[in-house]
This record gives sequence, structure tokens and C-alpha cells, in this order.
Amino acid sequence: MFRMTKQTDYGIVLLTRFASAPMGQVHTARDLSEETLLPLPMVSKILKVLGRYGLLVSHRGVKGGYSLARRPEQITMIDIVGALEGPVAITECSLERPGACTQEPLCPVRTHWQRINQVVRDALAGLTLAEMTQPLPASHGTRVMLETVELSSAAARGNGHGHTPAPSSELAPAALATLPASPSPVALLNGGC
Amino acid sequence: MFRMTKQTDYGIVLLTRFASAPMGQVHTARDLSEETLLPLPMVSKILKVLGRYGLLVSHRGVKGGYSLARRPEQITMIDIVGALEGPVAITECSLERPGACTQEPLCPVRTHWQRINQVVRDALAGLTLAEMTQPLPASHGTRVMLETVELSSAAARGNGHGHTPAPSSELAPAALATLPASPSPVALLNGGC
DNA sequence: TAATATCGTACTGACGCAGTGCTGTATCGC
DNA sequence: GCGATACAGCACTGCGTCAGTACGATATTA
Repeated sequence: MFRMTKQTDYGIVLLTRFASAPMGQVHTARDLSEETLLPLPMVSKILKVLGRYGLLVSHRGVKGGYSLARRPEQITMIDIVGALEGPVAITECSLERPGACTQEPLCPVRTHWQRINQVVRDALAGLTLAEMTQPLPASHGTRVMLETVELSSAAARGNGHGHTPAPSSELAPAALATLPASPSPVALLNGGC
Repeated sequence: MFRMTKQTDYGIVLLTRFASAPMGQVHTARDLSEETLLPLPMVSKILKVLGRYGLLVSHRGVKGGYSLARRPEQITMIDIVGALEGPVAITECSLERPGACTQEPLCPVRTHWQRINQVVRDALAGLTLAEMTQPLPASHGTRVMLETVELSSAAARGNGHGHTPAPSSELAPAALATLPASPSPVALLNGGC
């Protein structure tokens, strides 16, 4: 578990489209919808949120659209996740709100959750949108350091999907035809695959 | 976000009760319910799951109950989370199931999610039930290493709760009276505080 | 045999997510 | 100014999962 929402997943994929294009280029919701095969209302909804949170700047009217507010190197996963699903908090009591919990100083588990929380935050904060546009290289910019990264156990076993499988945006239109009949035009997968 | 379920939260609190008692001691669902102020059906339900996953051993009949299957040092958070809410997977495609996603080798974001996933897993795997019973000391057993742990930003701001605030199990009955009227007898907070 | 306590499963209400639709408003080009 | 375009904001609808409850069956002890 600890699943992120599809909205966030989609949002990241959409943002990688921006990051892959020349800086400052304007994309309309419609264009992005066609490129990624995501439903237009959903794309529109997500872009609005990202605009409201300052990750995108919107341009209204004819020839309008959205463009990145910052360079892809300056946008991290925690910015995106924070915009689309709120602050990262594994438990209620790792949130920032001053507590109604009167037992704070005595609760033994709370400090541990905050630590776990911080690990997740740091991992997300150490991954930029620019890095997200290309597969993981041997060296990367992540600030979180693991003793050994055992990607093998996770990577070798592949993945799976709860809903309509579909191609990554890079090769969406061509590959779609090879997939089983889709009950909906939804195109992207959780994880962006 | 990335919130764990209340069931998991409760489960961890319940298990800390086991870990705080002498090894091998049998606890009934009823006793644990009274100690933690959690509703009995909920406690019972959670203990069943933990038993099914081999974290607890059950003893039926009169003088029955549950006891820890392993020493608290040998039970990690990932065992508990895995039992109560399935494998840790931020995105669908970081799951272990062989993929319906035909674009796996070409998807640029997938490897990054797997890395984040691994960070979370390692953080959870590095925290034992034994450690969970006492507040975070200066040094700990976590295998995940951060360059700097900035607990201050999270810890200094306290916490908050989405539902009925209640005391930690250690001082539950006495402190409960000082809290605002509760719409339900639910006692524990997300995060166990 | 009765009491106790777990086991398994089914059920219900509430809530959040996924996705859609509509009205309003700003901008551009004619 | 006017119409077309595209974003802004909001409300709404299924649907699935979570939180919590209930009950009959089974195993154990005295």
C-alpha cells in the first residue's frame, strides 16, 4: 500500500511532457490529453491544480495553455505530490497542524513515524522532474542514501495494473492498438508506465 | 498523504502492548480493547489478521488469547504494514506482479518509483517493534541513512488528528476524561498518540 | 456440558477518489 | 466590438475502500 493517487501519477506524467519540451513552451490541456491519451477533463483538472500551486503558469484565451513555472531541475517530486495530494504524512500525527493530541510528549511511537515520514519526504525531495524524464542512471541526484539499492527484487518481477493497461506517453498511439480492448479511453498507468 | 490506514495504526499500537509485556504473555482481545480504548470488534479483527500472517500466535478456548510469535526485535514495521495493508507500493507498477504493462523497459519514470519504493521499504524494515516501544533515541537501528535528519521541521510543529483525539495507551483511562466529548468510543489516534 | 475466546465471513455506513459537466472569464484575432 | 479559444471554479455522480459491527462456528478449559 502507501499508494499515491492516480491524479498524482497522471500529474507527474503530464509534467514530464513539459520537462521534455523546450523550456517555456506552452501546452494546452487538449494537446496533452491527446499525447498522453488521458481524458481531457482529467488533464484539465490536474493542470488547474498544478497552476494553482505555482508549478505551472497558465495563459488564458486563444493561444493560451500552460507552461512550466520553473526549470525541471528546480521542481522535485515532493512539490508535485504536495500539490496534488497534500503534505506527506504517513500518520495523522506527523502532520504540521498543532496537535489536539495532549499526549504528544509521552507517545513513544510518534517520533518514529516522524522519522519515517522524513525519509519519505527526503526521498521525494531528492528526485527532480528533470531526472524523472530519463530512466535511472547509475548515479543520480537523490539526497537519500541507501546502503545498497536492491532494485533487482522489485524490478525483476515486473509490474501490474489495477485498470486499463496502456502505453507510456512516448509511444502511446501506436502501441495502444496492440493492447486488449479498453473499457475506457484512459491511457496511462499508475506509475506512468 | 501517503497515509497508512487506521487499522495498521491500531495494529502497531496493539503490538507495542505485546512488546512491552514479558515475552510469551497471552493477551485477550478484550483486555487489549480495554487497555487501549479501541473498540473490541476492531481489536479482534486486527488480531485475527496479525495471527493469520504469523506475527501473533493464537490460543483458542478458555484462557486463550494471543501472544507474539517472535521477539519484538525480530518484527519490523514492514512486517506489520505488509500484513495489515499489503505490500508497500507507491505506484501500481512498483508491485511484484509480472506486468501487463508492455512498455516496462521504456518507461522512464518506473525505475525512479521503484527507487522511492525501496527507500520506504528500507525505512520500514529498519524499524523494529522493540524500538517502537520507546521514543526515538539519538542512535537507532534504521538501515536507511540520511545526510541530515531534520526532524525539527516536522516535530516542532506538533500534530493533528482527523477524528477523536485520545490518549496513548499508557495513560488512556485517566487522560480520557480531560478530552472533549467524543462522538465515538474510539480511543487511539492515528500515529498511536 | 457450559463458559470462554478465537475464526471466518458477511454486512453497513461513510468517505475519498476518479472522472464528468457546466458556467464564467480572460485573451486573441478579425 | 465580437466570436472563438482555453483556462477557472465549482458542483455532481459512480465506485471502491476503509472503519466498524455482527453472528454463527469451532476449539479449549474446567
